[in-house]
Amino acid sequence: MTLAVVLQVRGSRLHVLLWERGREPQRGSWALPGGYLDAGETLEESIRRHLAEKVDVRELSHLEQLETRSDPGRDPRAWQLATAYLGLVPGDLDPELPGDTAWQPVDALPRVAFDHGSIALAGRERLRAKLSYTNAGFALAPADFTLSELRDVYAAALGHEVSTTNLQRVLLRRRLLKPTGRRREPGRTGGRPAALYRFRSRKLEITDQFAVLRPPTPSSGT
Amino acid sequence: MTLAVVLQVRGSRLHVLLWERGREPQRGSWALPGGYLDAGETLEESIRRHLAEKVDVRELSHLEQLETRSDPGRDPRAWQLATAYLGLVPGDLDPELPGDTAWQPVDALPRVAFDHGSIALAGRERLRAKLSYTNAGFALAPADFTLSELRDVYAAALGHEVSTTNLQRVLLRRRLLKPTGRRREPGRTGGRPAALYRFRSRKLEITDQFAVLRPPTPSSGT
DNA sequence: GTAGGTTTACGACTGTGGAGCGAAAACCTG
DNA sequence: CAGGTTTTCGCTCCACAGTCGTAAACCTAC
Repeated sequence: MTLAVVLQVRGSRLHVLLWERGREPQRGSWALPGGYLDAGETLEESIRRHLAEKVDVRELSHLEQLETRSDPGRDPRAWQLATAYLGLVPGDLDPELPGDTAWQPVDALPRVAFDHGSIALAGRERLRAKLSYTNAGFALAPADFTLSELRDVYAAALGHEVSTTNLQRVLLRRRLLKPTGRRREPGRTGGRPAALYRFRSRKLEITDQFAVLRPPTPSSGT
Repeated sequence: MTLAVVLQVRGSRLHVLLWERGREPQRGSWALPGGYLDAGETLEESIRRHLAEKVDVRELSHLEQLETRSDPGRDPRAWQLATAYLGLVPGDLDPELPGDTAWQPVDALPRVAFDHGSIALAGRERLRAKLSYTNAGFALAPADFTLSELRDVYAAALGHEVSTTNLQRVLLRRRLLKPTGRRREPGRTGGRPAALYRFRSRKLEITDQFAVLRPPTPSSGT
């Protein structure tokens, strides 16, 4: 079967798409969306098909394979394999969800069914790693954004504070970011209007730089 | 089913373990070791069991999951999934191999069956990436080695020249390497006897540094 | 209109770590 | 003992990330 860890930054926290089980086993626990594979179907086709029941798949900005779990005890009903995918949704979208489905904060998950909790955390780790050496940020951010907004997206996904200055310099030097020339219309907050940027590419690309956006002061070696 | 990309550095080139198919389809083409999954079996147990038919599994210094392929056309006989693993063998071992099995250089593969060629290349890419930010080198190098020997291992795996000085400085600063205090006994080549080193740990560990051993001069920015 | 507050933008400084080079050390052979 | 070979180690250079402080551009309140 296939499962998906669909992540989105909502209100400065990273959330994962879960649905509440209405039947045994694990009734009342929350599970990752997914389901069984049809004959002749690609794994990616399968997870897209199952995801379509929970959320508009067209709003997925990125989808990649995570890993395949095979522990015999992972589902009490029967031994079955599950291939997990990582999906990302831009922060400015708010898809319609079925009644049993909701966004849950990844750092404070409710009771989760089977091994889906550890799969969700594995998805978060993959995202954090890719933010360091790819342009993965495009998949979490809106099309146009200010640097402050982008900093908040990165901070939510990475789980620590991020310096706006550093983020700008790093992403500009890697030529991942491009100024749009326009600015956020003033009058909202009362400060200087922020310039709007966008990602140069909205497909995942690997940078030849590996430097990571580190947490601010606390760590500095040894 | 499960497949394995087993890599070893032999004579300054990176090789992959393949066996020659004696039956149709694809008779005479070379294939990755692997086979079907037994009920209740873990994917890792499965690939270890199948690998045991080709090579002494105890000589594997590392094994990790790569990815699961599901293209309907990947095997002409039937639609089937294959989960690929990456295995590594230290360079000082020379396992007994069955008659149909051989080490083939990854950069000059013979005719390869199904999609096994692209899987083998995916394994090499994974290895190259992990050499940059983990201690994965331990899995390719002998237990004790000189810096020159280690440099040759890295050069073979990465596919480009590696500076001994840089390699030493990088690995020592990351505290991955540890001098044994002993040296290679003189009299073999006629130069200064080299100090012997070993990896501090022989389990895969992720470094918080991401800096890569880059190819020498050709690239330097922009 | 001016003062004070808020947010963004940008330049300067610092520190760390990787690349490259060359000299010295430690062995060999003739 | 001279010359060749390989290893080792110190040195400088530079790219890049982290930090800070100040200026710019907006707001509101008086």
